Amino acid sequence: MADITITLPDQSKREVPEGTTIGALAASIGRGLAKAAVIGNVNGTERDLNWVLDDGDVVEIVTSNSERGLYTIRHSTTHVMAQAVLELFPGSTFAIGPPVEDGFYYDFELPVGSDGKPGTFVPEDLERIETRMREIMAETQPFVRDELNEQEARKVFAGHRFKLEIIDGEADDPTSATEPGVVRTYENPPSQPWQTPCFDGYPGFIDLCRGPHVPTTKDFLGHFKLMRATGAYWRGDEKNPMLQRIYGTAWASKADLEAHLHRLEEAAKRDHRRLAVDLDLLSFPDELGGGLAVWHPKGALVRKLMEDYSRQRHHEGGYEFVYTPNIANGKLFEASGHLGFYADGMYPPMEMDNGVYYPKPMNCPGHNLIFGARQRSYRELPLRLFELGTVYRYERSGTLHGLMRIRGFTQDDSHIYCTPEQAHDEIRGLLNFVLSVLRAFGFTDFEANLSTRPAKAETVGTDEGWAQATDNLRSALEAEELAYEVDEGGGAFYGPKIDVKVRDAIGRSWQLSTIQYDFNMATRMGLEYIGEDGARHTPIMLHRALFGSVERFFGVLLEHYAGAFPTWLAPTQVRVLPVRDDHDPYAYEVADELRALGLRADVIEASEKLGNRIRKAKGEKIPYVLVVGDDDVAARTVGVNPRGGEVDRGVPLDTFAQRVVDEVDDQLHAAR
RNA sequence: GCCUCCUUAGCUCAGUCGGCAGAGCGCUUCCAUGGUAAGGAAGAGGUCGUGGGUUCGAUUCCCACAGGAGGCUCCA
Repeated sequence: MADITITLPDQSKREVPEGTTIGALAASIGRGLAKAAVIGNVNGTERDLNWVLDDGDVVEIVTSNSERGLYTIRHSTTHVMAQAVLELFPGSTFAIGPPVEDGFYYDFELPVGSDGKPGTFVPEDLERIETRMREIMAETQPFVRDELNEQEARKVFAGHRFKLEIIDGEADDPTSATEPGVVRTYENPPSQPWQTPCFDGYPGFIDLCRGPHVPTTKDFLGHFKLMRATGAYWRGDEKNPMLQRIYGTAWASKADLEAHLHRLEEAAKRDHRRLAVDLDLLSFPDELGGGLAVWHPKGALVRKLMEDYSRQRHHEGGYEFVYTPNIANGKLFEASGHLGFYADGMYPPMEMDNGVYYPKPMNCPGHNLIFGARQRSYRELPLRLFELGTVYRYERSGTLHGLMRIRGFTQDDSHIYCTPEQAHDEIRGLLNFVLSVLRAFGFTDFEANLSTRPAKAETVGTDEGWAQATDNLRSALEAEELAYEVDEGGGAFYGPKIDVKVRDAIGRSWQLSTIQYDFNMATRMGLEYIGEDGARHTPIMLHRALFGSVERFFGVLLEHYAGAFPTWLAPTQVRVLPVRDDHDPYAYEVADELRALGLRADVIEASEKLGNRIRKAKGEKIPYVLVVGDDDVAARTVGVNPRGGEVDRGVPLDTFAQRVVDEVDDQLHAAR
């Protein structure tokens, strides 16, 4: 048999017999590689291991510890789940089931029950499904690739209306092929035919799929867990039927699965809603209504520190401070376009006097009134108006989430009016400013979304206007070398935008800052300035929120630091503990001296044992616990027990105080 | 809003197969004055989310509603 030549990723060539599969190629390279091989990448296309190679192919072996290998494991696992569900719930059908971050899901529709509605999963169902999945895996069913023509495929999937929509091209499925005329499928032949087969001509499970997959249900699968069943609309549209989605997680090894479950536990521990209660920062009383928070003294103190810092930076950054009221006449929101494009997000109107008033959902209309209050010259531009403006937005009850998604919140909101020529540099400066302030709060890892024209803005502005604004944002991102992804159609109704996301201490991504380009609202509201040429011009308007919302930013900070705020933000920075009650006077003296330096210090008297008072202070995540006893009274020293550090006794009080003052100063200036 | 699950003391949670409501932490008082992560004792604290229904009797079973969690969608 003639040999063929294969090129490997390191450009080395390899001679193998004609008819060699990817799996055999891997085996010829090494036993370890053969064992780890999940799929192969042939000339840029991912293929099953039993794919037969051709002369001249460029082949990469994809292993289970690679991102694509893991993707394939999750993809194959979701097929096994679909098989288990279709078999265990006769009459059910399925929609799409792609791998997602950390796992996979599949959407199902269960048969109509006695109440006339499609059935739903209960938690015990997940256990049954999981058990059946493990049986299917033990059966070592091969994943059999095939291609059908459309007529055949329609017959096979006749009982599965969602699959027919995908075949017809009406619905997208990220894991199936979309070539017209050819329908790719993967079959898992069962060891025994199903009692109620639901695919014409097949004894068991088959799905629309472009693959590739692991060789059999036994290979690489098994390190998975079904997490939860939820509702999800078909094609994401609430006008469509609600399907039952099962989420699962799957990994290449048991250790990886356990590590993932452990990460979830760690994330739950730093949930801001839990920490907010534990640390007595804020609460969401039922009496107040959904999505509304009250700030307790400690939370309010941290918030005030954040806001003070923000004000200081904005002052230095050339912003002018303004205030606008919380409600406004509906005519204002008609002029701004909010009632036309954003009414769903607004609280209902209050009727009074000669008209209707709305709680403001955004600060821009108010700021525009300030710009328009008198004639403006180009010499004033860019004009940067800043307000910590509280807005109210009607969010549907199911979407509320602690501080992250809330109905009343405060934006550190700025509107910048500039000439078209200034826009590019101004956006760049804004991005730079935003990142600098975010760094001061301890974030170092940033990425961005560039969101383009949404469908709802079809009638707003011109194609050229949107394109130019989007290019302007794009070039600012590139100039600042900020990695970004394009979110097609994700823009606001008045223009495209950049959203800045940060990664927190455990790698989660949060959307915070937003910079929005608006070439529309100024026109709508008749804003003008007199240019150098003496003529009237419409300014470009930029919307910018840095924290995004003070509440969400606070929540993200709380989770980022797991409640252990850096010293400059900690509600209590130093706690002084007298060893015995005759040390109380000295303890108060220490606290007073620290307070005189602007530090936040308190004293807990010796009414409990020292060890317990230390334990409580640690639970409050206070940066410094000072213990003072006989030696300290005599020598004017303190015993320093820092958060996450070693105890240091006999430190002169002045030395300690200066150390903390310097630390706070460093934290505030390190990022500039 | 829709789907699934949940709701017992301030917090974390037991429990009652329908028969007087439990623990730990926290809180109050007393004792104890202890050099680096829980000293002791006593006490207060709950219409078992709300409203209906079934029942001799409902915190427990059924229904509705409210609130919460996780999703869908949306978003700062």
